[in-house]
Amino acid sequence: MTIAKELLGKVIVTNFNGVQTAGMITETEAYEGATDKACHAYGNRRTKRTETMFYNGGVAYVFLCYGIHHLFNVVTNISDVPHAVLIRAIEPLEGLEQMKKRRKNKKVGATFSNGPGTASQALGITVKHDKLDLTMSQIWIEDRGIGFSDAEILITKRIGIDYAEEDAELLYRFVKKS
DNA sequence: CCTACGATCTGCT
DNA sequence: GCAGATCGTAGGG
Repeated sequence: MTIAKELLGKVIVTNFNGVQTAGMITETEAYEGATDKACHAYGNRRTKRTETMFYNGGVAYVFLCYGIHHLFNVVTNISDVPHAVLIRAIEPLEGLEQMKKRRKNKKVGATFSNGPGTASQALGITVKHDKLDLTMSQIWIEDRGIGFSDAEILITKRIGIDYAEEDAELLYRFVKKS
């Protein structure tokens, strides 16, 4: 939970086949595993897909949503505790040209990488990168000394999880004010 | 085995 | 503003 907040301002970097792209994290959501109805691993539901969340922290959890979008998460807790932080939005920093190609030449603007699907698409992350160790070669997170005070962070309910009943009200979403 | 549906985005009406 | 896209997974038969 606090990790989701701390991730704001961190820089996520991907390097596939020598092509490097990077973006600053501007929006995250926390998913508290077994006790969180919005989480895939609610009630310690452990399946092929959610298996990744039970890994030790520091791996990528990527899954397909609506058959189209690849959503990128960071596993944050110890082994067998399925907590994760969803990266909902980034601000492009490096590899703009490459990101534009991936986003089919969409011009950089408000909707360029401001959603879970578009952010991972811009960074070139797909389900192939599920279970990838974030300390290894292709994807990692850098601390470039950027951090935000509470005054610069907006805390709200999470998005798109209305089915989670009372847990849909939890204030687990952290957004950098623009 | 088979069916329903989702942590969403885009394009068109 | 809204419906369609599109497919892996979960859960029931």
